[in-house]
Amino acid sequence: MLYKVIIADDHPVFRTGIREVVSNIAGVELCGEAGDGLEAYQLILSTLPDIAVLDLDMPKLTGIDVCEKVLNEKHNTRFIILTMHKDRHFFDDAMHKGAMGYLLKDSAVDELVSCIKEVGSGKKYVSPTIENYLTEYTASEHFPESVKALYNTLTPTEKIIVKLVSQSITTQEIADNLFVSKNTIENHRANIARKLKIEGKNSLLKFALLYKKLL
Amino acid sequence: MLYKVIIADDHPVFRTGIREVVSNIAGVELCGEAGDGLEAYQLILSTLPDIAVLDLDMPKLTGIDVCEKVLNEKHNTRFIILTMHKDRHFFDDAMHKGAMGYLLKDSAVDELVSCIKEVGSGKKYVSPTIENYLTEYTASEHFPESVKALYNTLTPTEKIIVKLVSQSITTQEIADNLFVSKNTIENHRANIARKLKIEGKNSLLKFALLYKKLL
DNA sequence: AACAATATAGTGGTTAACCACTATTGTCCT
DNA sequence: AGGACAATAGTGGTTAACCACTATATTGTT
Repeated sequence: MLYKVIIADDHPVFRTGIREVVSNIAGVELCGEAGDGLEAYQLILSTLPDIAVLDLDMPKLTGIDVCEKVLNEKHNTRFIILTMHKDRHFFDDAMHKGAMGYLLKDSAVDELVSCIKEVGSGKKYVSPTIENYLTEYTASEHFPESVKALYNTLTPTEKIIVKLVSQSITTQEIADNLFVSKNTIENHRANIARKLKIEGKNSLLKFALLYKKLL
Repeated sequence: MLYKVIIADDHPVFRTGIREVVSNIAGVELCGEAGDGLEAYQLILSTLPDIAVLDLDMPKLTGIDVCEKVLNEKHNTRFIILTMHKDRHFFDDAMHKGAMGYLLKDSAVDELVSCIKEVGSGKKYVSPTIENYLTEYTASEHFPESVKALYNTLTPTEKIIVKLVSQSITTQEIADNLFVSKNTIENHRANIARKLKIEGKNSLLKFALLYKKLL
């Protein structure tokens, strides 16, 4: 059994490290690399790997975003999330969105190898050291409950779009990257605006920038 | 000329990446690795390398601590500090303590190579992208010096306009409120954009929202 | 007197976002 | 089988922001 694996991390040197480790595992074929979340998403669609090893914090889309979106589309790729966050919130979020592996970035090389093998054979794998580091989730600061409630009525696709808007990515670019029509994204934007009860030019951009850190 | 280099990082996978990059540079001999600051210090004393590539955040001693301590003892090793910190304070501290190279962890592989070559030949090397990252980091909390300098080249009228833009007031509304023509405000906006070195649709809005609290 | 900076105002054009619709497909739930 | 929802895609139109110019009056400085 040969597993197709792709990796994604926005830190080139760290990605070199992952590449070195992954490509030396027997039974694994490294079939692609990405430097941000959108690239990773496209790479997964085009190569349909068995396993995707994704950094959590990447530009444009997080590893968890990518995981969620791909699994939503009923693909069979299994996800391993790498992160330096010792925050329980991220761990819970990743597992809830369907990740099969969760590793801290200071994990040993052997752990990454074990994780890929375990996840490859269909099992879940969580860094043994993670329990020690899990701390209370203290994040969601200035997200007013009312706004939060509205935001949570958005569908996964709509949330992705808000996120991309917050990174100054235009409707056309979003459309290109998600392989859908510009009209579709405009439709989503209109639905989002309606749900969030906002109106006027750039109102979605303003919302997205305002709550950027909390999305 | 063959440079002896040691590397130190507490993240095994990242260290694998550094090892891969460093050991493939012609004229460089990788002669040791360490996983924390104390190990790095001992390794430097025992191998007396030409260059030490040190992570800033390591257990026991930081990369800067090691740099300071070794240089205090009049050794000839030159130091390159790797970090994910986008905070000017760390950069200033490292340079003050005698580091010859300073690289962000999301630098390209080529940058690490250039850095080692430059530092090897006695020059200093600072990541060209570091200014951008300093700007990005300080966005929410502080007013980066570089941006502040640009902002202060604006005339009083221009500053007023930036402020009004940050409050979601349109060009037409600003014109009405200041009893001047819409064209005048558009002209001011163009001048502001030029002075702040920004371009593209909504870029002024984005700038204004980003620095809203500090204007 | 010459110059630079500032504020004013204009023309003419491009583009991205938004608005208001309609419409089809597929899934999930009852 | 029917209904709700989600995602897809389209047409046609409006508007705000931006871009690239030119131009004039005022003020302050060298």
